[in-house]
Amino acid sequence: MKDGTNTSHYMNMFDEIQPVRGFEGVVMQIQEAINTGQLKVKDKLPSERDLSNLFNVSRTTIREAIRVLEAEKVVEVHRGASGGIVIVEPKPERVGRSLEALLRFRGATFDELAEFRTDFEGQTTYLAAQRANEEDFKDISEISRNFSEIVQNPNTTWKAFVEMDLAFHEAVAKASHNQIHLAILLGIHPVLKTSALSLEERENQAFRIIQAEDLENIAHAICKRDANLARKLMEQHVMRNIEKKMNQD
Amino acid sequence: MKDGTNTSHYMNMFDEIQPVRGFEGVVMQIQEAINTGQLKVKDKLPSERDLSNLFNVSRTTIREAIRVLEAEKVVEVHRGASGGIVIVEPKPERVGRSLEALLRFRGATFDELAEFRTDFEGQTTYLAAQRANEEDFKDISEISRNFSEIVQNPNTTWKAFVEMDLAFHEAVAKASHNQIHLAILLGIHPVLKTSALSLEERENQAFRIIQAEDLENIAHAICKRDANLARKLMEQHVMRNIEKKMNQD
DNA sequence: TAATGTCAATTGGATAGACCATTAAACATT
DNA sequence: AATGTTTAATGGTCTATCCAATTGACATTA
Repeated sequence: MKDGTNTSHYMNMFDEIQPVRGFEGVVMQIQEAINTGQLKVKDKLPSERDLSNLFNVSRTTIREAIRVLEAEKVVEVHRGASGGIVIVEPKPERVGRSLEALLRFRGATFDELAEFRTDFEGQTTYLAAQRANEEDFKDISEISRNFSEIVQNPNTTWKAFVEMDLAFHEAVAKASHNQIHLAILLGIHPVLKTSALSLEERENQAFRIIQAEDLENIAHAICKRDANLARKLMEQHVMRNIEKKMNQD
Repeated sequence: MKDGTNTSHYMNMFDEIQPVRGFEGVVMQIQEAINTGQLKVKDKLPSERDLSNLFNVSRTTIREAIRVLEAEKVVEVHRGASGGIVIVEPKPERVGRSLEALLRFRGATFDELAEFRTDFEGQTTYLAAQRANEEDFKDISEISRNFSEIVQNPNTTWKAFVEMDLAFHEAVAKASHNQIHLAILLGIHPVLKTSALSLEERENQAFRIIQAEDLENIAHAICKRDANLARKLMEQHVMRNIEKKMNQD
């Protein structure tokens, strides 16, 4: 409104024109077919060439539509004979990725993330202790054991140490049997990893051993189904990480 | 393993070959440039034709890459002269959209979301009570007052009621002065809103009055900086919402 | 007969080159 | 000063062709 013309009367009268591009039409129709149940998970779409005939658009347009659906994790694409385009079921990772982008952009500080994690992972662990099944126990125990082992080895890299730690947290989140908790954890992990790897490795064997003991104790509490203890131990474990970061600065 | 050949020994030895398609390479390079800060929000990418020269691929390939970035809400595309491809900032809605997909396909349930919220919003409120500044107090009190007022009016729509409630939660999250808490809350709000609006309005004045009292009490506890009380009240408030949802079903 | 090799058909991946549609800015007209 | 007109840049789409991966049918061989 550079010229000061007042057009505000028209605010609720007209809608902006939003030209629908060809591939968008295709995306919408396929999405709609999924939402109305005409297409179900694991169904295979016709080949790109057939789709271009069905929709009466070029293969280029179909391909752009498929790229969108693929990026939205609605379909998977397989090459070769009897390959094709298949409807897939939504995964928690999708939530995680968008959360990751949001955190990166908003420039969340390490402190904020740690603060959030302390309570969040405490609660996740609390739920895990109540709901973990045999398989969860097995996974958690195994990672904990491996962790203790690699910590003994002074040649273990900082990266391997960090990755094993994160794997433990993911196993616990999985054991919480709450997809939201798992999705959020997966979202913050890439950010944590970047942050943790930026720390100088300080050959601090003592620190590593304490961490290993932490995980062992947490694993034990979960297996004993002592939810309150598990929560408390996880909170302590996460806070110990924070202190390490603080000392570094 | 149709023929019964046991290949499980190789589980952790080899990685699957994942052929990187041309457009994926382009997507990754652009994403990387954004993550490392070489490209910032509002920056404009070269035109499709220029990009195809830069990456030494066809324009088709560039376009498929752009479709992916567009679907991921990383860029926006504008037609016409001085149009082009610009980097946009991640929006919380993106988290909400993927959450919605997760819920819609029963990968996650509303119960799981509610379970997460109870603890999460409790903790958010706890932090808010400790850190809210004068402006936060003002916002929270004002929304709480408005809420109580509109509740008195029997003509208030269910939609207005829901929106005011969500606004309160956002104000509290803002007062927590933790970006992570705020980002996650903003992410789940669209889902909550859709869910809440799908409930039949049942002219339940009593329910509305209880909700209004909840918010008043929470606001009061925050202003008094009684963090533990504030947390407890918010947990109760969130759980009351869950019960309403349950009764409905 | 069972493993292995070969070949053809199918399907997605990528290219080149052309043309259309939209848009903003420069320019011309009234 | 307001309004039309032209132009150039940029995304949107199409056609036609070839490459690459993958499967299944068939042939070969030990």
